Amino acid sequence: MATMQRLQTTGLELFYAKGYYDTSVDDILKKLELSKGAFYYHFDSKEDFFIQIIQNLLARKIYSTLIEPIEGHDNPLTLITKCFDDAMETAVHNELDYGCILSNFLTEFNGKNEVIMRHLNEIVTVWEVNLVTALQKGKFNGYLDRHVDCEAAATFLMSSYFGVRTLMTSAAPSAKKYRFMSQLRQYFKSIESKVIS
Amino acid sequence: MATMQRLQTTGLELFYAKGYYDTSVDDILKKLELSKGAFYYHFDSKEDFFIQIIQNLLARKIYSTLIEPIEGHDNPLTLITKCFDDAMETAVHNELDYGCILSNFLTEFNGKNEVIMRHLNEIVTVWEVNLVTALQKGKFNGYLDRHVDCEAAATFLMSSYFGVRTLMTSAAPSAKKYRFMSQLRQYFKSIESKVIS
DNA sequence: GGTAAATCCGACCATATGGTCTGTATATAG
DNA sequence: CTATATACAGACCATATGGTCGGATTTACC
Repeated sequence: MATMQRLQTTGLELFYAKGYYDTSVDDILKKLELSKGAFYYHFDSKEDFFIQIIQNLLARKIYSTLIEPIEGHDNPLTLITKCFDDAMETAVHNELDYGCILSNFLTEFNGKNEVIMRHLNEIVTVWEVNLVTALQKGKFNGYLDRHVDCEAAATFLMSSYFGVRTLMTSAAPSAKKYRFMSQLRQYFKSIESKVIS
Repeated sequence: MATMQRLQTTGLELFYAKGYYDTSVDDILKKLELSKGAFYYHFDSKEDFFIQIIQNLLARKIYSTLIEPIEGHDNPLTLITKCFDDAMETAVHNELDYGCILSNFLTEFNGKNEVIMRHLNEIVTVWEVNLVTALQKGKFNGYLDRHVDCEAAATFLMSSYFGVRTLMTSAAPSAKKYRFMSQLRQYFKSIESKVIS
């Protein structure tokens, strides 16, 4: 793999595990047995490096795990349930889970780096838009009750997912997942179509 | 106010705003016009300093905003609704909101500092226990449906609150709050007692 | 093979950080 | 009045960090 790719991949790994500010460029270079010269040949600065990681790796990761799985013409509540379940199951099986990567970075950069925040918020917006669209389509197709506020539901879903991923890192991730999913289904039952088919 | 108190208060402010690792001891001392001598006379290290802040300030803050308001014999769903509403309203009116302070620190220290994580998780546990207790009492008093899994509901509530506070920092906090609260009520309606009184 | 561009090395620099240590002013007690 | 503990000042230190720079090495191309 090309050096630039390796740097970004390892960079994301370490930034996710230790945070941006607590991960030095040297940490990344040491792990890859590369030198300062290699890094600053490919990237202007640590910030530039991270922004490229966001666009090249993080955005795709979020898309493939949280957005793409909910696209389709099936019941969005079913799709979202499976999507969250899968994402959380991956986290459970991960030896060292550090929570939702997007949520973590949002927390870390909030109020500290506006440029990076803009890039992160863009991903959040994409996720939100896709969730709202999926829910609206579901409403149109008769899966959701016609009184459901899709924007509100999307906000609620994003919130709960961000939060549970944070909570899962503390203790008993598997139990947390199970409990969360049971109440998510409870919530979904309350917004699904009331028409007896 | 005594120097030790001022250090802790200002320390928490800055740690909350900029994060623990991105806030230097000098930052705090500069803001208070104090010297290194003053700091290391009162505290053994930066870590010891932070742990004392957790116990003296953070724990009380969480207790007064998230735990104490839900104690009582009224409908816990009503109490929790008002509690979350108040907490989020405070955040909305706060010029610079950085999310839920407890959630932020959990994210920052996860996988990095086990000692601090233990202290933070203790606070989380206290919150969880109180939530579960309040819900169980509510079930006993006929406010909640008797099939409700109170542990699961507590996990769901904590998750959603952590998450929405993170989301609120990104954009349109007031709208996010409104949307979140509407769906929280929706969820609560689905777990409240079905008995027609 | 020669040349030039691309890629990488690693010494070096300015600055920042957590922490130490000596000194000093004030207060309190005998 | 003296002595001792408290409370703070600030110079100092070892280390770490982001970033620079001249040079070496490899690759691509004619």
